Amino acid sequence: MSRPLAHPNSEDITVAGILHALADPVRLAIVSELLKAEAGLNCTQMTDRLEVDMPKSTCSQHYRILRESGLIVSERKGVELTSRVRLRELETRFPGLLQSILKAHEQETTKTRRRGRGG
Amino acid sequence: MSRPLAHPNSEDITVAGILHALADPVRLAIVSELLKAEAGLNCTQMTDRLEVDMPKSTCSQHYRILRESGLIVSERKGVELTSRVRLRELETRFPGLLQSILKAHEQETTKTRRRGRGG
DNA sequence: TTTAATAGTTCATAAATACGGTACAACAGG
DNA sequence: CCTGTTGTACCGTATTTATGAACTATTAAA
Repeated sequence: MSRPLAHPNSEDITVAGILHALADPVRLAIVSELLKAEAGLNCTQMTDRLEVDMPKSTCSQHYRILRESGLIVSERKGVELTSRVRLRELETRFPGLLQSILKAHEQETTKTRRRGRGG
Repeated sequence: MSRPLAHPNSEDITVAGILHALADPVRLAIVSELLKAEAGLNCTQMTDRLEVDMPKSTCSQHYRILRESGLIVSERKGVELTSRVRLRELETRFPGLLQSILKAHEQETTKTRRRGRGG
């Protein structure tokens, strides 16, 4: 698979697709992490960062859903597949959407952390 | 048996829950319609407005998911169950979130309907 | 080239979830 | 009581999701 990774065009990105992709807590966390790492992260790095016991196949599926929803773009770098958020395109297509969702997620995370998840 | 319709407290509303609820096109449309009707709408009215052939049980299920996610509040009025969006609470809990999602939804809907401009 | 190691995808299957039909409950009017 | 209206509960079917095993793709070493 040298490259046929399916990335939708900006115009084909849908709200429902984005919401569905981000409706999963793990995927929401993935996108949140990706935003902190501008260089992008591959599955292995992501699994490590999230500190969850996630099988490779599951991470791959999550990435695929995020990719097909148009949220991330994946690029092969040697053996690895580095992904990052399609920030500019998303902002152009649906201004403020991703920002609001991630902001809300951070709020939520912050509140949760205060009760014993010091990390 | 008047069941005490389960409404989560503001603090228990989650981003993932909201996104999951709104990830369904029908539910997104329902919320969009509810926002236009401040007095609230019951299932029958909603089915009529959306002009979709939706069974009662399906509409009821959609309402339940929206209710349990904290997006709407349902109130008994005789035989009917009128629901409306928990606008203020949602705005307090996750400022701008619902607004952005609905705005994106409107953009998408508008774009789909026409191809350039006009009305 | 072969062999090994690393990173990720695809397949098969089981579990979870959603949709919609049917039966039923709650209320209003008679 | 009965009848009509509105919504819910339950269940069968269909779709979706999670994940281990096997497979592909790339790099390195010999």
